[in-house]
Amino acid sequence: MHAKTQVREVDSVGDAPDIIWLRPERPARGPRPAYSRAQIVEAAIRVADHEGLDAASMRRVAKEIGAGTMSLYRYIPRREDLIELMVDAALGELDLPERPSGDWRADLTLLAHGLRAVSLRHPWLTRLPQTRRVFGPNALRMLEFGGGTLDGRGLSIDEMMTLFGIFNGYVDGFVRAEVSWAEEERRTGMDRDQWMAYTSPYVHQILAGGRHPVFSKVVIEARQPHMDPEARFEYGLGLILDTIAASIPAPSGQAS
Amino acid sequence: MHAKTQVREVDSVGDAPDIIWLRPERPARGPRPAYSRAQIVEAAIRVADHEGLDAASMRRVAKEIGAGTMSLYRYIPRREDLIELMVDAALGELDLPERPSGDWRADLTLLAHGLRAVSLRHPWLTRLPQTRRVFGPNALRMLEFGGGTLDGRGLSIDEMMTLFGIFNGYVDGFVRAEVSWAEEERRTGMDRDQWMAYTSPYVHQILAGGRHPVFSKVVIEARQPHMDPEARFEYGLGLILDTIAASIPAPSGQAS
DNA sequence: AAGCAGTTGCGTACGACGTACCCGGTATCT
DNA sequence: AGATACCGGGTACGTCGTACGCAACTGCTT
Repeated sequence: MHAKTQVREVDSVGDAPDIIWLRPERPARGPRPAYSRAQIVEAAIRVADHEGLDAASMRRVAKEIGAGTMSLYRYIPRREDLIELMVDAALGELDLPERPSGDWRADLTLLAHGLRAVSLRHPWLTRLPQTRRVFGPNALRMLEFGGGTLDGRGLSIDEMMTLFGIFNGYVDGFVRAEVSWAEEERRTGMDRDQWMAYTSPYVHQILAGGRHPVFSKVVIEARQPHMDPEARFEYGLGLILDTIAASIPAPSGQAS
Repeated sequence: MHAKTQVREVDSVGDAPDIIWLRPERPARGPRPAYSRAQIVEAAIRVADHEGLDAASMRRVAKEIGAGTMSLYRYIPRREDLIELMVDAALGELDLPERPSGDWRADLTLLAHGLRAVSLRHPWLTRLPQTRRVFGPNALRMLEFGGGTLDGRGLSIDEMMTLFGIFNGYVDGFVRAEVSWAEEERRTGMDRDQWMAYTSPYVHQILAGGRHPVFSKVVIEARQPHMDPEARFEYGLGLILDTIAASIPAPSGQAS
């Protein structure tokens, strides 16, 4: 991120990758570790849930479990890896059946609601700068379940991944918007009403200009009671699933 | 983000908000400023484009324009605001007509390609943790254009914003995936092939387990030549636009 | 013309951050 | 018993955002 952040060099193709999922948790020899990865990750998630991802610093997490700062590095070599573990642990909360049921629409609806629930519990999830990520076991499980719903229906892998990407993008985008109010309130100490009051001089200047009809509509509408988030989520999700339905070749005769 | 990051208190409803878009650029009295916001933002964008958003620190940007670090704070009170200005400046590169043409499908296609082009030029855009954001002039312009394509077609504002959100989510999600390879290469010094080699022990372990058919398909397929990004983008965009089309009530008689 | 209030550029300093390096202690293997 | 490999963690470095204060300068008021 910042600070030193020097990057490991890749010397040759053959050297052992330092991937957290390949690093054994317990050593073959030597003294027994005093802490566990699970314990560390749990503490980090607890802090991040309550005080934001930035608060879950290496120092803070170490303190949380009663360890010295640098001891943490015996378990998790980089903060990046801590975050990776946190993400996968959060995805582990998804309550999914072993395999898709065959009713892809029901399965994706289940997955969507599961993802939304997890993200609401762990708002920092939607705020991660997503990178080239190594899939952990629970991310894999989700991919298999989600991708599996569309597998074997005559779609190419490109099409499947595009559709799954659209699905994920919708869920993520929706939840991100939903979560951002609570997150920003925690971050800035301003709740929604205070924020409205704070920005109102600017907003009114825009409204007074009269050249932003869409913005005006949004603002005016935002002051009125909305469809509740559940219903809005469901509405958009229905559209996305319809899109997917239209892309799946019909099994027997007629095409869509 | 981190460090001190103490948050301004909101004392009362009435105190003047410190919103960058309301802060006048030039003072009424006193010596004339030596630099300009535009110059600062341009330097910040240049650095972020080449070395990533983190490299565009206050110190670095100040050095870039030949100013002392703290001088920057006379122009831009917080780094958060610098980023806000950068985003809006980038959106300013969107080449959009004054108002939608009436052909919403053509207009949204234009907007989608514009957004993709801008994001490819400024990869840090897709990597921003999005927050409760104050819309700058160019963000407003985009909102008006994009929202305007769907306005007056019998949709509620909730529906319009859901559809526009789906549209934005798709474009953003696609470009994010597209850009992440280049960004990660800059960040880690590993190109795509090196990354593949680096992770291959882990990937092979998963493949060998034989319990991840979807992942296996993706990996195997990823080694073969793909549809080019343009075509994939266009394919998904078509689906999204179809979704929107299906949601727009028919103007005369029959419904969708 | 003189004074003063407001604004400039900017140096210093503080408290956070990630983490490299090093050390003394401990558990296991030979 | 000695060697080996790993443990916990203290110290230190370079980075960050930014609060504070100060001298110089500008433009308005008298």
